Amino acid sequence: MLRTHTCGILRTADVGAAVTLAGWVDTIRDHGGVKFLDLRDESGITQIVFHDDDVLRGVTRESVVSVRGTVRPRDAESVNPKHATGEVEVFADTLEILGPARPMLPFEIGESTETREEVRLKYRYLDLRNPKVHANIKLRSEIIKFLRAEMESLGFTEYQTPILTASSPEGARDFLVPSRKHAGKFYALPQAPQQFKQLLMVAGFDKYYQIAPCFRDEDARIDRTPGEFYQLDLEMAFAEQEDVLAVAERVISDTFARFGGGRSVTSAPFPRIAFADSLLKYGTDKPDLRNPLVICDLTDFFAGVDFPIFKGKPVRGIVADCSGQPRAFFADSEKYALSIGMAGLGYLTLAGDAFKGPIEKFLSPEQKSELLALTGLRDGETLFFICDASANVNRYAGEIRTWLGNALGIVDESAFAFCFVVDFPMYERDEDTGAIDFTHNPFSLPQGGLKALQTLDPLEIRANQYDIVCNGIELSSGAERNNNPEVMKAAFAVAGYGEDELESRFSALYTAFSYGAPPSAGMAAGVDRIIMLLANEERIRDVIAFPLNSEARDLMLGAPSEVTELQLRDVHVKVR
RNA sequence: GGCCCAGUAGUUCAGUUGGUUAGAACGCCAGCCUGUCACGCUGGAGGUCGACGGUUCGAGCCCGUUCUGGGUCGCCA
Repeated sequence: MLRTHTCGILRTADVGAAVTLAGWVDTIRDHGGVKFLDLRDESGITQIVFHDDDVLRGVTRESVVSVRGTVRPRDAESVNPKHATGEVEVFADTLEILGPARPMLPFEIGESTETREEVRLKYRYLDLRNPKVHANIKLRSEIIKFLRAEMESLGFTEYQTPILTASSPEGARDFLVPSRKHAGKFYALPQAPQQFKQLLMVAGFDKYYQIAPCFRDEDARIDRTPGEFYQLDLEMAFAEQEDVLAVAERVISDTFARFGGGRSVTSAPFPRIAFADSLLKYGTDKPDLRNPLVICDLTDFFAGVDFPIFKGKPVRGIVADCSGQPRAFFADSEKYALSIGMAGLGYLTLAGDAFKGPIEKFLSPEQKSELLALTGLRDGETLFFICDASANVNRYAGEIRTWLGNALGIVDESAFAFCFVVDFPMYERDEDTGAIDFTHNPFSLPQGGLKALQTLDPLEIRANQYDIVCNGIELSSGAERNNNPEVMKAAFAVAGYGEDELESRFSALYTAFSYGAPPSAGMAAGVDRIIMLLANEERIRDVIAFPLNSEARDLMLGAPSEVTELQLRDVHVKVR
């Protein structure tokens, strides 16, 4: 038998038992006449004692060994409270090396997270021995298991959809797979199972979900893996926005309560924030609600103030309690404003019933009391002014809000703050070409349906489309689907696509919808990001067993790699 | 594709104004040690300073090119 027990399980109740343990050599402490070996596996560490001088000769750290011996109690003063097995040790009879390790490791296992990522990823199997890194991957598995159980308990069924599929003209760059049997033709890896899940709805499957691999050939970010990632993808027939949000609230809050390590979780119902309100109040469509600061609109107010710098431009205000801050705080805030491209950062402080600040002299007494009413500014608080072109003002206000929240230390780091951002615009204007195009998903249902498409300014049309945001990170997005071919035609027409184009680009879906499609709604949540938040990691690669690096390379296996001339000929590909 | 940052021992880093033989810690090797638990002590090995080119009497250090890695903008319906 290779082992009778794992390395984390022996207790005083086992004293006297003859045991065989197997695992990795964590450390060896050689005291001459007595030697200690910490044996490690996934379950923990057990101390092994040797009195024989020769048994450990040639045994290196991180080798895999099997040890036979007897469980002994430890003296009170030699108990090690750091390990669950610390009250006992194994007095060894024999040791067998099952898998020797080279004497020089590329890095210390326990310090692998301090090692540069290039080396970690090249020897990822060693990095993953680090209990901290190991725990993240185990946590990932636990979370995914939990998500599946939640979805099943809500009546959803998991279905697989193809990995080799057709290239889609919309969205991100596709990963292409050349066909051997069809010269010059290519499969694509799915960017998302979007079309398939809607086709499952047409096929009468009522509640679909999938822990779905998605592939997009786009560049990495610290919270975005290049190449591939997983989504908790779901779709419900005969469902509207609120039905999906109810499922999301349930699954997300259960998951974060279960794995959040005691951090507070927004209780359902999560706040619903309209896209336009979010831009105004938080300066972004991904608001971090841990930050209590809120932006207000002072554009109309300053239209009536004889202050040339703000006159006729959009102005935002943020009230923050900066009392007790040193003078350098305000200098730093201005420095930050300049560093992000703002022309400056004005502010007024209310002291008693007097305003202090350079803008004060431009305000009449009536305007001052109007400003108090508008902003809720109270004694001792400071009102910051953000003014810029309309293309920038919200973003700048959002960045100042974030800076103030962090600098004042008023962001609740122990919270998971959720909200739904709803009412996304259906269309946007391309800054370069001036053309109208879909903001997000072309299959979303426009609010107001056909009539809105025919009568409203396209930029005014909103979609029943929604995001889940947690701590300023977009966790998922979803929408009510447009299941009506006539409305679909009209929606594509607004973006300048003719019926022929719709039919050629999304032929299957368009045709399927003409054979009886139920109304449906769904969403897709980023599994890797959920795990990243719950594991309290800043980098998404820390919650993936074998991630590609930021340049989309696999440093361990060497992907992408060159292939043989024969392989290329098989798939009819010629490399330039 | 643009921009920013980094690259010195196996690892993490220091290296002054350009000046003798490039250092430290951990790891590794050898020796000593019967109760440690990140054991301790003594000694030792280990370097194409990412690469190429340039400036200079002299380059780890200055300049140029390039490679690798990290971040970011673009991109991510």
